[in-house]
Amino acid sequence: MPHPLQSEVRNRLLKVIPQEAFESLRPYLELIDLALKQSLVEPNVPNDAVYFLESGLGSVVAQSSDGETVEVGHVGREGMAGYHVLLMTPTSTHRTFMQSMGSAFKVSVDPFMAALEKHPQMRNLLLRYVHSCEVQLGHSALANARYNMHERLARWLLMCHDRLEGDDLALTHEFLSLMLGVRRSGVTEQLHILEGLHAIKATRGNIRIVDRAKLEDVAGGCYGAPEAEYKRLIENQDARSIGQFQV
Amino acid sequence: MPHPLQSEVRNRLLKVIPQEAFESLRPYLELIDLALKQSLVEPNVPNDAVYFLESGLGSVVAQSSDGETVEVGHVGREGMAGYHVLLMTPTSTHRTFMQSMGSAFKVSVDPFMAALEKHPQMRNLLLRYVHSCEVQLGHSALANARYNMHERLARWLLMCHDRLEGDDLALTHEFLSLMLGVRRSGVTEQLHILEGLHAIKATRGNIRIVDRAKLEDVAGGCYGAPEAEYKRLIENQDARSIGQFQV
DNA sequence: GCGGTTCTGTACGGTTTCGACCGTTCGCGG
DNA sequence: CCGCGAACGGTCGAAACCGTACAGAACCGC
Repeated sequence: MPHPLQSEVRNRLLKVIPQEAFESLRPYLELIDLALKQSLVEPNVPNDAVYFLESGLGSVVAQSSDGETVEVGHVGREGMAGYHVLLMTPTSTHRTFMQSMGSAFKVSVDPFMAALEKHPQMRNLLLRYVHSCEVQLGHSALANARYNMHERLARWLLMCHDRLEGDDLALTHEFLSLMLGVRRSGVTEQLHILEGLHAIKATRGNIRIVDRAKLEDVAGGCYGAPEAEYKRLIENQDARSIGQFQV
Repeated sequence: MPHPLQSEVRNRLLKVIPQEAFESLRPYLELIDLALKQSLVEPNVPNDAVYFLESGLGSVVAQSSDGETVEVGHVGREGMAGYHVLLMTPTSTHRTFMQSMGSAFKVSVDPFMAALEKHPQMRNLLLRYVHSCEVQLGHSALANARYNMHERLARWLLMCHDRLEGDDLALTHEFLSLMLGVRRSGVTEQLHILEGLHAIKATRGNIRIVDRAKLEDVAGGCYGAPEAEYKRLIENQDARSIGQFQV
């Protein structure tokens, strides 16, 4: 699928951009596989392409000068990786890598920037996506400051579940602990509790979401705000109003 | 100063935008006083203006549906409040209010958006500012996840100090605890420790920064990355390269 | 089916931070 | 100069979480 039709793509951003914008991007859309742990954006390295995910899941990670890291954002097929080029910088301090393998339409930066220039409606829509990512970042900060591990864990599982097909998440406790910035065996304990509630079913290297409603219950106010903002700004758009400045 | 000259403004963003962009904004710049606790952006309420701070300090706060809050960003005269309109949404979920009184050039949204349209270089520069705010948000999340209270407190004091003139910060322990999302008496204890190091001098309702280097020492890797990104993207700009997409 | 590797379960002691208090001190308005 | 509300200093037990360690279980390649 080197030159996909807009109706064939699954990425939600590509799906909602105006048709003529999609057409001008189309010759540059290159469908590629993304391996587990593959890096899409390296910190402080100019990236030569942006990625509209079709499947799989990416993590955005912040890193401090003394080596501490934590995940601050998720990217699935609702979004794109490398959006900092929309903010006119070829580099970011955040790393983006594949947490769960998948595929994406890769677009080189040059034609991408040219298409933005040519299609303000697309540009504006993508900027709105950037805003929803801002909200996500803010709520990651809030979650880390004010919620306990089990609430953050539930939030994290929900965010994965939102972005992947099926109810199985291929994750190890170790990986989860890195993402949440907590101790590995703490994750093990909390997963047992969630399993006790019959919200999830954990096996080696896998977590199955059994009862999403229960997870949302556990997460409480920790989950939801960025998702609502995404819906408001991206999904609740009819053809006329795409990329307009409006409520 | 209803129609200031560019050389007279102190806001760093207004200072570095191209002259012709400034001129087109100039008739709409209204210098206003900002009272303590005055709100500049209410969550989920369209704001009718953006604010280029000339003095004072604003806080950006994230709030969850069950009422938990924490500060996720700072705005001083290096920045602007209400930048989400650049991302094509008239509302944000974050609140912005004055933590320390001051003044700002207020610009109504309509002429502001028109000026953006007309002056892509200004738009691009401001988008780069948005990126530096993203980094700030990410590092707030990182700080809350991976650093202890004393490191976060030092970071917070440094960020205030960066944005205000003089070495005195008019803050109560109670306010600090709200911003950091910790217990009030915990702040008291940590301030005593910082005072023991002769890094600060605390009096009722006031904290004086005595030894900035010591504070940076305490903050460690918790502080610095967003500030470096701001310098890279906003300050290290010569007249030719303003708003260009480059390293 | 064997050996190595990765992942998970569990334990222990220690640190950080919390929540809820209460008493003291400060400084302003009357 | 007195009274009162706001701000500060400090305490107690409890909860959350950490670092470290180790053993068993599941999986992988050969």
